[in-house]
Amino acid sequence: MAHPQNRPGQGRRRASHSMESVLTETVALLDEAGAPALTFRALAQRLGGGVASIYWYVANKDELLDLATDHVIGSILADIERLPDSDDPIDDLRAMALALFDAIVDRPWLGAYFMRNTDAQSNSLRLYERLGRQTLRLDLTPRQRFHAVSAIVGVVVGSAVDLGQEPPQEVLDGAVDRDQFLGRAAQAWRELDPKDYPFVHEIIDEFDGHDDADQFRSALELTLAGLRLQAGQAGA
Amino acid sequence: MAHPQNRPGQGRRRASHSMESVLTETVALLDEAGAPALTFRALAQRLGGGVASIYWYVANKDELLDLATDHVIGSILADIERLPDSDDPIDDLRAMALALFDAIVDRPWLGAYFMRNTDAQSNSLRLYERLGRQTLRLDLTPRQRFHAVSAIVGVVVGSAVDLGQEPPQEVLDGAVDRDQFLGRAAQAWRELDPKDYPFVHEIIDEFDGHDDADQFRSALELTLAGLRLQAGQAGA
DNA sequence: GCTACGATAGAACAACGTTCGATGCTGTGC
DNA sequence: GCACAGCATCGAACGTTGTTCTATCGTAGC
Repeated sequence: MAHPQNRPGQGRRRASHSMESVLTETVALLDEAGAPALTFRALAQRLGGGVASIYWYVANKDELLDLATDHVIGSILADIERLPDSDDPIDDLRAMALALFDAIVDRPWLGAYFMRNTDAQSNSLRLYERLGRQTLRLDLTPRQRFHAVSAIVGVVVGSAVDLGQEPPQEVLDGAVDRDQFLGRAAQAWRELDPKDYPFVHEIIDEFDGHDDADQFRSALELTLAGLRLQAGQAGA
Repeated sequence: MAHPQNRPGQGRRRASHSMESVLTETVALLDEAGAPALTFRALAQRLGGGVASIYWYVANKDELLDLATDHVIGSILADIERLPDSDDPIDDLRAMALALFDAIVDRPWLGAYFMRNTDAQSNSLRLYERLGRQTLRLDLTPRQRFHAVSAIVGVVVGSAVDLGQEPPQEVLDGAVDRDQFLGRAAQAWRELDPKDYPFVHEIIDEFDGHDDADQFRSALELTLAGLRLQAGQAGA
């Protein structure tokens, strides 16, 4: 697909890319500075080329994001395919979901684009297949299997969206870090009237200094417990 | 907060708005044509005023979206507060989650901005409180309560994100409707090798012509079943 | 009537995605 | 060796967006 082999040296004027390098630099840009930093001009500068050149590889920005997303999902998929099957398909589902979540923690921008377009994202489909295959080992109807995988993906996406929120400017500036920011929100909650907000006060200490991973694991555990019940399995 | 009472008549040149009218028209614009249609120029035209005037009411577009989101969540909250408490807190949680989901089906753009910023979105916090209050009726630790509400909100958001995806251009044009579009994707899946994609083939008929509401209800049911188990309740 | 200020608006700015047209590079047929 | 074709590149320009600047209008209080 991409003919021009990279010959970097010799102080050339014209840059020569490849689909691979475009996607690699796109992901690097997203990793380093988040989604708003991904502009065609910034990407072109990184690639040492012109803006319009990128359009030779992708039709538009949506496609660029789809391909970049699929690119990293490819490596996540490789990790997941490396996981060995255990006796318990639900344990395997948990392990896969956790691997997925960990990858999104490393790349918060993924949350927004994850599983957006299964046409351009063939690795997403492979991942979906891989998750679903575990449900084939459970005693369920096809419809239940379909819904089970949707539910698990939904839990991951639901948590990922939380993580993917662009933090306010003051956090990006480094003036305050994420914990301080959340702590400040917690403080505002504490000042609410306990009569009007009994639940908020009940959980305020849990919210303050909470761990996103714990939160995700708990949500996942509820879904998996429900699934285990549905499959008529007694317990682990 | 907003002094100028609307006196619409008399062929005036200068428009006079109010926070209320700005948010109402913002929501109307979002409802009619989705998030990409919301521009300051389009909004100003609807309001019969100038672009810069909007900046007297909101600091920037993010705040406009936060306030508009909170505005509609206010009416959702009113619906939810109207729901009577039953014997079973989990039944009540289900009813509230379903009401929430229905509202997002009507306004797919909500999914993207839902519960983004609890500072500017005071109704979101009230909604969160309302959900959590049901968990106070269950035998759980504060941490479990916190995670339970997060999980339920996560399921809603996870499903909402699916719904909130801007459909491809051909669907917006009306050339093909959403069912046809999904049916075409299903057809592509059918052509995959069943050896490589056993799960996809297992559930392809379920996917084709599936109902989003069913999908959401199933995911919610798994979480609620897990929660019931955790609370040590025998069953409904 | 004058003034202070709440509220409005047009014009301009910078940044973005995208398109256009021209230009360079490289392998192929003679 | 040379022209040609087409792949790949790039600078400049276009239209649209969020946002800011500055000037202006209208009304409440002296």
